[in-house]
Amino acid sequence: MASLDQVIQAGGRRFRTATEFVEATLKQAILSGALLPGTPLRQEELATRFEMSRMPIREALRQLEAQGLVDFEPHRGAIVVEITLADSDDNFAIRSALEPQALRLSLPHLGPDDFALAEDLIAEIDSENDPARMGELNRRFHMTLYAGAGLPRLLALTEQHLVAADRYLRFHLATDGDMGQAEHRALVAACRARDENEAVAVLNRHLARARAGLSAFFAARAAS
Amino acid sequence: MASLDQVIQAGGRRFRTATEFVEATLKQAILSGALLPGTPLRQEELATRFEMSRMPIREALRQLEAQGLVDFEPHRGAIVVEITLADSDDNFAIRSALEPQALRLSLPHLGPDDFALAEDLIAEIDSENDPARMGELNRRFHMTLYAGAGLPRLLALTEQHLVAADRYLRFHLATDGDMGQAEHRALVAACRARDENEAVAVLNRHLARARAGLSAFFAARAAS
DNA sequence: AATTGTTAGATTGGATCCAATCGACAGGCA
DNA sequence: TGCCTGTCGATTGGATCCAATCTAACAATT
Repeated sequence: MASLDQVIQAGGRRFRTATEFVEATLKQAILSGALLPGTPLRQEELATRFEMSRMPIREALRQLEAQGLVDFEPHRGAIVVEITLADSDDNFAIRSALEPQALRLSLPHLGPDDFALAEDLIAEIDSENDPARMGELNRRFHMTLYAGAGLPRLLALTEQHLVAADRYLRFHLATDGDMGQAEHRALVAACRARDENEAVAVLNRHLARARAGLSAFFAARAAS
Repeated sequence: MASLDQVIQAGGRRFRTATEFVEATLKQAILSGALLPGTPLRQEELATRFEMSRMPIREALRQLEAQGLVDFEPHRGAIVVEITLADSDDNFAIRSALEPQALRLSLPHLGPDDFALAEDLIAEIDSENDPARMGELNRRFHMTLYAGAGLPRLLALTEQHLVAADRYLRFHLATDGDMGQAEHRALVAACRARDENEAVAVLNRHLARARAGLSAFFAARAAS
């Protein structure tokens, strides 16, 4: 896994503990697809690769387990969680519950600056080709519209599941290429007009369309 | 904290690892109120109390942090998360997004046995006085109606936030005494009639009422 | 008197070591 | 042949030890 080494080197952030560093690095590696689903995460191997002992690795793996990114079986170790249609549906069910709620609570507190920022992000997505970057921009776009909700746990939970969706997005982009930019624009327009119901309707369509696209992808993969 | 020792002794479940045991025990202690908000969780103290080394304690605390039950600050340790009105609102915003979604997805797959079980649980709540037991029964009642959704992550997330709400429920019961049994019955009735919209409406009222009750409790506490 | 530097104790983060468990494979037995 | 069993290597779970960091109290300086 040469690509993991690159991820370890990258990332300008500073970390207060080794555990934080390992957690953030592994998280990015899993979400970016550098670590494929089903990959076993051997503690000893990661320890030598990160140049530290097994303990920070173990604590990081525990936290990733709680975030649903790795499966942990006692005495058998951790593996990157598989990607399945059932999992994708599960993720969409959660997002289509949380995101409309976040949007409704946020909309009254959003101002022109927020909408302008959202539109800048849409433009950035247009001029981007790297799937990982596109995923991050998409996430920031959505979170910009939800930020007004001001409820930290709701927002953290929403972002966590948006992040998890990045793993699927890669496959979606492989078949489709577009990630619903028209809907992104319609969403901002509805928000500007303070039309809450329309905004939520657009968001739901956006999610349903992405879900359908992934469903088709999994069907095609199963058939091959 | 004499009550913690009782919790440690209790619980008939078998655990495969020490970490699992510590996590489950501390979780129950926090949710039951045996460990009050703000209580520092010293690793060394817990280690001697559980009669094991600090390592399983640390891993358990990491997982509790990821579940939002403790705050972990580097080099400063863990404390039980505070209970605030903002936190309660946050929790309700999440539940009122997830639970209607779970109910909608579940309802088509529920049968008479499920409704009968739900009604048994309502009856059990009627004849129960212990707040901790009532919280558990309430949780099982709600989860019974959501179980048909069949999406493991959505259900786990829903249950996690129902569990978290137990911490608030204790205060609610202290002021109110009732936990919306009338709404529980109306909810099952609507489910039996396969009236999805009515069921969701009842559920939303149920959540809104509980939220209002807690809001009043916090207002009273702030005034005193 | 207020602020800053310093030092000691407490507490956590991380490394190393040992014990327990799992999986695979070889050999015995019906 | 097919199944059970026991041994061995790999890997994880847990214990113990040391290093790094924080808190608080006190001393020194302005």
